[in-house]
Amino acid sequence: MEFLQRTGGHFSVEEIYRNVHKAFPSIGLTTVYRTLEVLVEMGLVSRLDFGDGKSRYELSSGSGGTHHHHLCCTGCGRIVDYQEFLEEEKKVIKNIEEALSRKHNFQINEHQIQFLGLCYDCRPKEAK
Amino acid sequence: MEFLQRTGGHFSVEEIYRNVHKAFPSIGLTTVYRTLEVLVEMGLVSRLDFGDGKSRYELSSGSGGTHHHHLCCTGCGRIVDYQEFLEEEKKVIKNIEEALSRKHNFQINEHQIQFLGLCYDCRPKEAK
DNA sequence: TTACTATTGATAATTGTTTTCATTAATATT
DNA sequence: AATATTAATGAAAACAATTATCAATAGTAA
Ligand SMILES: [Mn+2]
Ligand SMILES: [Mn+2]
Ligand SMILES: [Zn+2]
Ligand SMILES: [Zn+2]
Repeated sequence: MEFLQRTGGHFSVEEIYRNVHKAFPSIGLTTVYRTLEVLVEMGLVSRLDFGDGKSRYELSSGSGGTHHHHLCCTGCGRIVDYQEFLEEEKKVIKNIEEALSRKHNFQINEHQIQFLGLCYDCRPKEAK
Repeated sequence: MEFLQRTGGHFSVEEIYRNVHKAFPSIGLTTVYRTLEVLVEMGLVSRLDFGDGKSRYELSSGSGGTHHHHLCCTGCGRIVDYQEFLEEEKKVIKNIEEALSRKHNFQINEHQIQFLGLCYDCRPKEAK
């Protein structure tokens, strides 16, 4: 938790392990997996998937993180957090959640929104 | 493609393989992986991730599929497509895309929106 | 026909994650 | 304190989805 709080990033288990292990060399990879699982269950951490084959974790809004969405570069994997348009989004999302909830008899707990594209560096020259 | 068109569902590679292999027993799993990769590149098929550890594929809107978003049950994995509120969503999404694009210098190609929750069957009794 | 190239599928290798299990730490009970 | 009981831990093995390898085959050009 301290590592996620300090860095505020999106990290793979391996990355988290390496970092935590540096400070507490007795801690093993399995414990990192197990602990993350619990933290996600508790709602303190969010598991994310950006399509690179490994889960990533970040501080959830339930534990000091900001509620935000993601902009992902499919070229290099760069992730940009954004929350600027949340106000505008919020209303619509709320509406949709309620309507979907009613219509499909779902209890909606969470949503994930991500925009995929190419960052400036990854764009081909002629598209710049 | 024919299988995805006919069924309109979200299938894992294994599921697609089993089905295609029934009709064309000479086709191997590797070819299914390779072909899906190409189809995704071509924009005819979308790769989705619902967090169950395997990629799923569906017909993309670029090839006859409807543009829609997803409602996912974290209990049983059930997926509901919805598009009812796209009109309302569309405007906001368009705005956000433009603003993000400008601000972060991204070329946005795609977005994914999913709501996570529990379907009626998976909800605990007292929450019904 | 023949030479060359591209595609295929079986198999092996890789990789993120989960399971297993013996060891250790923590807690409860004498 | 001493002992029994239970829970937490990490190393190693097992697992599962995906990717790489490679010999065989199909397709194309000469
Ligand atoms: Mn984030
Ligand atoms: Mn769908
Ligand atoms: Zn990039
Ligand atoms: Zn369900």
